[in-house]
Amino acid sequence: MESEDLKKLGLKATAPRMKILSFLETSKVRHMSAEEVYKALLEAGEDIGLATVYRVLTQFEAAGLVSRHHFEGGNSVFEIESGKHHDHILCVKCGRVDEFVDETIESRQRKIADEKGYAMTDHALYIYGICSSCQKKS
Amino acid sequence: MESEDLKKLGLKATAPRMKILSFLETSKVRHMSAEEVYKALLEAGEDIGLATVYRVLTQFEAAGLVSRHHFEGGNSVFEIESGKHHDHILCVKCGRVDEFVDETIESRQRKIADEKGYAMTDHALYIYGICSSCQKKS
DNA sequence: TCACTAAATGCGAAAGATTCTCATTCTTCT
DNA sequence: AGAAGAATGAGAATCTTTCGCATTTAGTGA
Ligand SMILES: [Mn+2]
Ligand SMILES: [Mn+2]
Ligand SMILES: [Zn+2]
Ligand SMILES: [Zn+2]
Repeated sequence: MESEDLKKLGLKATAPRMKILSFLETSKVRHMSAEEVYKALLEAGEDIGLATVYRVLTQFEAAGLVSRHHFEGGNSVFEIESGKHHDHILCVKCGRVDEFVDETIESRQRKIADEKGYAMTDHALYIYGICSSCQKKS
Repeated sequence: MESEDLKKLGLKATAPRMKILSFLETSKVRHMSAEEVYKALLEAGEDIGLATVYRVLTQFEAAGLVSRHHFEGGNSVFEIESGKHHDHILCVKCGRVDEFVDETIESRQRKIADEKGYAMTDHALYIYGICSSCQKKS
């Protein structure tokens, strides 16, 4: 019963929230815009408004259930929180997204924040390029 | 005569372009949104439309004269190209922006792209935190 | 210097993403 | 089951950026 999970976070276990959460947990695609989540739920026969999708994703973000990314291209992209921090490398041709962790980069970032006198709260690293399969095509 | 600079880039030396370019070159603030550039020019008595500011900044970006960043908060931020690649660390309280270069991070990024099979085209690294002066206030 | 042509500009309309408003519908608690 | 407050859905509103088009301007050659 995952409705308890939501309650622990101070969120009422409403149908839209449960549907969105379980959709994110089971989707094969990890990184999705609010619009994509909305459309996927529509096609699955769920009747949840776009505004609700935005609201719920924002609440989930505040609760630490999902994280939000600002990839190039304007709109926010969400993914269910895996617990492990990671950064992203994206294909500018096909939109493919891969994840990576690099402890050297992480510690360098902490060092830079320190040197500049900042108390670091967050960071975002996006590498853009052409993935191997798109390289073959061109 | 900087109008020659624009012509070399294949851009007609129009009044709006010259005004925007010299404003960017002389502004004490390095990182500005299109709206901010537009308003600053208005206050300086220049009569340039917002659409033109957007168009010109986009053209300057294509010509390599300015670079565009997507800091958190939705809108694009522009800065005049300094020639030296650098990344950014931003204060989430006051909006202050500092720049840095870290060759270790740069080479690690190239390595990651390589390992993942990507032909890297670009990358963006943003560190967010609270700057020293904002830390004192709270 | 003058005139021509293509390119650039300004304005308002339009588009895309996200948030807001508010009447209606649920959840939770008793 | 009933009450009170929170959440939802639909569309309006907002914000940023781009478009469309009539008008102006820069660049070129006579
Ligand atoms: Mn991810
Ligand atoms: Mn910069
Ligand atoms: Zn690709
Ligand atoms: Zn600050």
